[in-house]
Amino acid sequence: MVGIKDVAAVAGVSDRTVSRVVHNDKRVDAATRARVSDAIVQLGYVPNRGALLMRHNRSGVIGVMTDVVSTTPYSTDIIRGIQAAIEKTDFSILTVNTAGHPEQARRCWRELKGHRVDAVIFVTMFQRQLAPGETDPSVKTILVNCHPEPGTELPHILPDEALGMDRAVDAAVAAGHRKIGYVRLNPTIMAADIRETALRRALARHDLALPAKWCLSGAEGPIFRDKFVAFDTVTDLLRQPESPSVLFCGNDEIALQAFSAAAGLGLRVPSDISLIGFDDFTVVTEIMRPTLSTVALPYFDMGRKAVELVQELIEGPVATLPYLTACHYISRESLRDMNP
Amino acid sequence: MVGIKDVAAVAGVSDRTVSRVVHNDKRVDAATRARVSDAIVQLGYVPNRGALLMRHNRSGVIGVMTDVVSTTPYSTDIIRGIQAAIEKTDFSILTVNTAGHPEQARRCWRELKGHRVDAVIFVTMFQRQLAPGETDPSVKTILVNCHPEPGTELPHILPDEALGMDRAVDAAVAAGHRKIGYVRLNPTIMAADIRETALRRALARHDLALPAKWCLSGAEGPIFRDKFVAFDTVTDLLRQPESPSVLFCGNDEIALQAFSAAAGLGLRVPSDISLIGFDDFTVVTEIMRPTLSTVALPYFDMGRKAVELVQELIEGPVATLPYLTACHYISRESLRDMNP
DNA sequence: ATGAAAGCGCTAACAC
DNA sequence: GTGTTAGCGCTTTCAT
Repeated sequence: MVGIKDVAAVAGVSDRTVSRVVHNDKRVDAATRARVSDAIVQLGYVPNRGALLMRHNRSGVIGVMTDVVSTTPYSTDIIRGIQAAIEKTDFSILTVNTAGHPEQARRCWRELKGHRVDAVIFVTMFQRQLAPGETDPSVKTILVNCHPEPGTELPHILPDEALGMDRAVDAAVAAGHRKIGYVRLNPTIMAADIRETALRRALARHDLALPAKWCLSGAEGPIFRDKFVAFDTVTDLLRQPESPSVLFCGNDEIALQAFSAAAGLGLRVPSDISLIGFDDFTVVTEIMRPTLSTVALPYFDMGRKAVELVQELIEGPVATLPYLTACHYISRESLRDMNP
Repeated sequence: MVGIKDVAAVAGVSDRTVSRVVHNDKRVDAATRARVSDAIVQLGYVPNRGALLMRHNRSGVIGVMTDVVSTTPYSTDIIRGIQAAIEKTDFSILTVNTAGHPEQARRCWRELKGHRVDAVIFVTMFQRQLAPGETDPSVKTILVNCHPEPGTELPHILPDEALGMDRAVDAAVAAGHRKIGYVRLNPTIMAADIRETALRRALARHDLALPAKWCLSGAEGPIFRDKFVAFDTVTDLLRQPESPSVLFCGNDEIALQAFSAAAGLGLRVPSDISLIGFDDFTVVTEIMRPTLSTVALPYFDMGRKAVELVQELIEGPVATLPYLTACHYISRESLRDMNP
């Protein structure tokens, strides 16, 4: 690899002068600067970050640590948001994966520390609380989609799912719906509780309730080996003499199964039954017909926010708050307007 | 950050001895080794990769360059495959994104060179040929999902889509299907041509043909702003007095639209019409009911293969071939067995 | 405006 | 079995 001395030799100056040109130091003659710049371009010189790291103890690298290489591409938009934002900075991204194993997590921290990352963005697939030892107190860290481990304070970025649910319920009620059902997420994941509670609160605000018989299971089983049962439970429900006019679904996959269940019975969405999803997984929501009204998880924004916070954190301390990111209701075709 | 000298001081030895312990050099007394190891753990010492890079001109970092931060998570499994494989090595991954812009691509190469990456894995979202200047001849590179730019030879990893199509057609014919239709991909993407040609060849092998009236458009418009029209075209087709018994779809999204079209007409899959997708986008294929029979793109395997090749490439030259990765037909519920 | 020397963290080569 | 010296690519400090 070509180094600063090669450039210096070609330009006929000292290495120090090349360094000055590279860093736009004013105190260098215009003619010299031109000669050096030419040499840099000609040789394709790029400063060695390893050497820079040794000089000023800043690597210019941010570690991105994820917990699971999941088989489903749920929260990859967080990564996309991070990448999109990082491109506008001078930082680079080193990605590591804990695979959910504490031991692997320790290896990851070692790897990141070896590269002397300036800070770490820790991203989890599903919203959850971190276990002791998952983070490293010696490294500046921003959490995304998760809560700090007990006894620890760390800035963390979360989706405001309750807000999103409020908006979805408002939309359904405004469209004239009063008979409301829900197809739950797998209870083993944290979002299951968050969303169901949010739905009940939002309904209560409109003096509406969720009848037990219209609150169905959508997915079951151990995490990552869970089975979707929404097709079966919704099929049963839709065979009853009386059923809800709209079905809120724990996520878009459950909504797709609900749609399949309706189709299997020869029913139409939304004329026979309305559907509202959650997540805004666009490969489902924008492609199925009718398109699916849903609550979008602001993953991309959360990734961007993480980059913003991480830069502040590198400069100095940052408040160790939960930073809530708004969830928006996306109105599409699967919610019928019941108003006359 | 704690350095090798801090460890040496605590252990009461020279820095060189610490280095020997870190690298498992045999020529060090057991007692000394124990003392040094203790000091390392106690201080949480991790060797500085920047310093290592300067010593042996090997960064232990592999650059992963992608072209597009797409809004759809298509080929992210390639990245997952890369990550899963890299974890078993001593390499780290630095990710950069060209966003499809040649200028941004040049910035990315600079960034990777600055970190003195040992090699680069260049991944494209859609199969395509690279444009001049997208790669950098001074950096060892493996291509994934794309072909080298004209006049350049580079090892590249591709999915064997023709093989996958053969297998899908074999399955459909074995299930007794003779009336076969096709819903095309957006013709602006390379896979559109590859898949349609592969389908026609595979059918010809069984003395079957694809009637023009059963060959529909599935998506149209400029790339990344394309519109899916499969819902409309399939709806039209299914209203005809005679229609195919099975519809091959350019990808799983198109298949989801075909399913929606059938549902909209009150038809059942697969009893009224069979469907075969492409890609194996599991959020669709495993969730919709019936589950979708499809051809899986071996993205995960391709990522793994890339890591294997990149390691060989770092050691020495690698044949600049296209490395084809097999596509498998995934049999699920959407193909009806027509045999008596 | 430019250069020389010293040192960042680490190890190869050579002592002892 | 262990320590010393020198130098990797670069910048800081101090000359010139």
